[in-house]
Amino acid sequence: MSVRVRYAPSPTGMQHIGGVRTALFNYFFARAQKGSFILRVEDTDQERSTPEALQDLYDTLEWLGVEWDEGPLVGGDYGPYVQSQRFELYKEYAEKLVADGKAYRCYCTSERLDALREKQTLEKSKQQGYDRHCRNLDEAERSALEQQGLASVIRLKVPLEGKTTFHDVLMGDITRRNTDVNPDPVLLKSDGFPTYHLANVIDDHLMGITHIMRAQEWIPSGPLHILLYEAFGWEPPMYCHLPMVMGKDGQKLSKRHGSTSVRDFKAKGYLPEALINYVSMVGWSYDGEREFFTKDELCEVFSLEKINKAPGVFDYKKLEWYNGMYIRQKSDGQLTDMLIPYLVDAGFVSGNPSESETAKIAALVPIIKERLKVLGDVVDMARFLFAEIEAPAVEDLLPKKQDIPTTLEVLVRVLPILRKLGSVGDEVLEQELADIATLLDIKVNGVFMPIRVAITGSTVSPPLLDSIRLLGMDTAVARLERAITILKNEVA
RNA sequence: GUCUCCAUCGUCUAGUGGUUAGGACAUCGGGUUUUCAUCCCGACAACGGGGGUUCAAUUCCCCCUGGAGAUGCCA
Repeated sequence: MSVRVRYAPSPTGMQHIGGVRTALFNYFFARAQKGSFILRVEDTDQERSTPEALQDLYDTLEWLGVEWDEGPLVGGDYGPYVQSQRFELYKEYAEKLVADGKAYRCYCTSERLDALREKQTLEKSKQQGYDRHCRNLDEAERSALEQQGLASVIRLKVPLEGKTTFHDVLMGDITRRNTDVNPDPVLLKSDGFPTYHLANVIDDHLMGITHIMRAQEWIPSGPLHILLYEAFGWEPPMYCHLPMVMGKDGQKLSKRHGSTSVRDFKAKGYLPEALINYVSMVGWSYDGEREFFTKDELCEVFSLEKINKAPGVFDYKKLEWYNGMYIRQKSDGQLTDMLIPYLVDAGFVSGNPSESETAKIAALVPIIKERLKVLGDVVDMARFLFAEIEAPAVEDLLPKKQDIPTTLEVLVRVLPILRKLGSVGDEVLEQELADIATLLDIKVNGVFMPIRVAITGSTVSPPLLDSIRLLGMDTAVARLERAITILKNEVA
């Protein structure tokens, strides 16, 4: 039988690292097994589901290059793939369970349930959760409540004794006493929508899902799902619970750990290749040595056995490292195209860059390429080229252990030399600049640094002569003269 | 509280009943270099604790501890 797996997110927020990791593992597994990868939208929470979140799901998967074989937008033989469009289906199956005596109607109000829960926590009651109040209503009581027109939900009759076991590919057998399973969870809500448990089981069965790969946070509801399969008389699929992705503090990764939405990573200038590669190495590894994989390679070599059981901490630093590596793999032309939007955003170039602007950026790319961790870094690195810089402070112009008069003399001597830029080779200029250092008995850095600060406004910049060339001689000279004036005022 | 899962350097991980416990990121040194970055070289750094089983346990079993997750008309 061919493998069928699914990624089934609920569109209640932006796609985040954890979700994407689950999507990726399902996708890789499907491809490696020559099976099908199905996308299903679990929008049964009418309160929290939003069109924006749904769009973000599509955008994210598209950006990552993850294509689904069946699902919304592409269709398939088991549709519809959006749960809100399967509304009637769940109702029928829930009713069937009631008719079979496997489930029952519950008329308890949320007020009563809230009070109950509060009381239980307060009393530290051994019994936590629903008290099965409506489970044993007799016909008379039931019809009386119906007469009142009370809204009802449908709850599963969880067996009062026995144990339920499910098998996990990674974890082995996991067993829970039925008394420890949720006491009669809601299957069908009062608005007629199914809960996750119901919809998930029905759809996985109807869609012929063979393997369920989902985060470990679902382990506790594994037995409950088995109970549901049993109630319907269906064969459960294989389970494979994926280790969770944690923040630095060891807690489930969330917004307070920084950006977690894929959309944020994209905006900052992370490459999909890097994100895919890094995220895949959290909770999975090939052999512990090899660490660079393209998406296609992962589609080849991915296997369940290599998945780790322990949760992993998301390391932003390592992602950055991967990203830098992938940036450096790009050709200058590709990188130029990728960088332009950031410069446009910063207001450095026009929305539709002119030929000269594009040429300037193209010349900039090779000298900043190996300095970029994320594409967005280009903004700070290129600022001196596209924007006015503040007049540098005196102390910034002075290299370590170098006084004002010396530095002033350096800059004065430098000016005529730099004017020759372009008419003589860079090596010649570099030699002449170094000669100044020898002459004044200072370090070479004592010559280069003040020029750098005068021209770029920073002690950190791309190589000096390249920077000046890009800036243009007029601006460079003006900035140098301004620095000279600043120093002169100090001496006077 | 109860239930379930997990446990190798700071982090991601490889690994085996007998290994100098390997790699990567990070960190720290050094080299290249006009700064930064890249690149190269090097260093630091781990089997949570206690019992077993065994000639031998990081590896197999049990307990403890620690961490996480679940306990909703959210998924």
